[in-house]
Amino acid sequence: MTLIQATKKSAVTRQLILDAAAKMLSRHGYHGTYLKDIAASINMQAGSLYYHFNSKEALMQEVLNKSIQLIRDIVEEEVDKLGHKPDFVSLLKAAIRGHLIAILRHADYTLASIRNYGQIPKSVHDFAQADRDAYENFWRELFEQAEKEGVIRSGVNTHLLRLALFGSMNWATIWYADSGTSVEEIAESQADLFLHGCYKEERD
Amino acid sequence: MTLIQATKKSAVTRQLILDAAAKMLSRHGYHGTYLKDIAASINMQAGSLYYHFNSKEALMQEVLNKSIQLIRDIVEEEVDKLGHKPDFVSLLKAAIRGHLIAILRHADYTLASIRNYGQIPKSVHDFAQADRDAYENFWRELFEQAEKEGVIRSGVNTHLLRLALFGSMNWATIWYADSGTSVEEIAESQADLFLHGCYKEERD
DNA sequence: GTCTATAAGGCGATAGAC
DNA sequence: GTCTATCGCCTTATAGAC
Repeated sequence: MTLIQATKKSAVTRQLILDAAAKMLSRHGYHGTYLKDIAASINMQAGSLYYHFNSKEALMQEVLNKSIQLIRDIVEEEVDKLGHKPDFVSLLKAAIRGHLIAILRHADYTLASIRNYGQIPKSVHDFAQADRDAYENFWRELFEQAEKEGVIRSGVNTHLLRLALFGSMNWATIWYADSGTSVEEIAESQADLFLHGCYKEERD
Repeated sequence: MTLIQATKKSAVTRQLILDAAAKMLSRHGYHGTYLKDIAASINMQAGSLYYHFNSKEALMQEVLNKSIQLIRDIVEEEVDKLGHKPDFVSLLKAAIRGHLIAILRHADYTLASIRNYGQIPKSVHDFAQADRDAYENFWRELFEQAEKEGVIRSGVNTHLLRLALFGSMNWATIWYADSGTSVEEIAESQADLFLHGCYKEERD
């Protein structure tokens, strides 16, 4: 067996462990996730994990890190499809679609992150904080730009708007699997709601 | 010491334990919450908790149960203030305000419930399922009634609307404490957003 | 009602064989 | 790379003193 093959096998196993850890973490929480169970789900022994990771904390750190990176990559991809200088409505729709695709397609990672945020040792999620801040800034700037362009209704607090939208999107990880609704449908619906609301306006 | 006083003391201690448990549970999750720590936070020993509760599961069950009951009571209170046959906009605003007051004022209980839903032994949260269903029905009927009255914009899926609104509201438990925003302000903002959206419509 | 002491079991982590 | 074996620690829960 060559060195390259050996390295490859190690990398594959690493990913298997990360995926298994994300799944367990999303279902049972940090303290309810046992290395024995992670290992068992991929037919390994608990002790063997230590060949790939230095500690349980280090493993969790990588899961949370991958979680935020998956989201950023997919949102960027969706937004890039729009080309140069997209209008606000197109941009918002693409960003919402990207965020939802990311968190619902990789629900194990997202739920691992959401459910365990603040319940994992501080050092662990501090590690990914810079990435989270950068992603948050993308959304902040999206709405700031829209305000400058004058397409935001007066009286709307874009800070609270962003938090409300994040809540709607992220909450979908909780009910999506049982809903039978498609990601596209949810994205379309949420974009429409946050743009135009649910109320039939009386035009005067 | 009379019997009444003794009973009173027991009831007071029970509440102290429940509050302490909710706080620990919201911060560390079910498996990361240790009876020793709950007890220590109210200057007791772990073994003493068993005078008040039969097991850790029984204690958690009561916390989750109290969580949903707190919300239902406060929402009902806010809605009742409106009197007979309120219009949709007033009703929605009151319900949103009630829900937010409840989950933010009793954030320990709400976060304990949200963060641990699905990560606690099934038997524990099955116990409160009927209460949760009843509360969900209140919101379902609120939007169904609005549709019948014809005040919902055509094309809006009220099922997805309800889930989006729940997401926005419940997510606030995560950022509220650090935000410096008042509950009233958040309620006003979310009601306005879900009714009218953020986009400045071009009227033709 | 609360304490101390302890039983029974499970966890993360390490060492060394293979 | 993965296994087996094991150490030390900490958990829930119980028993009995006070």
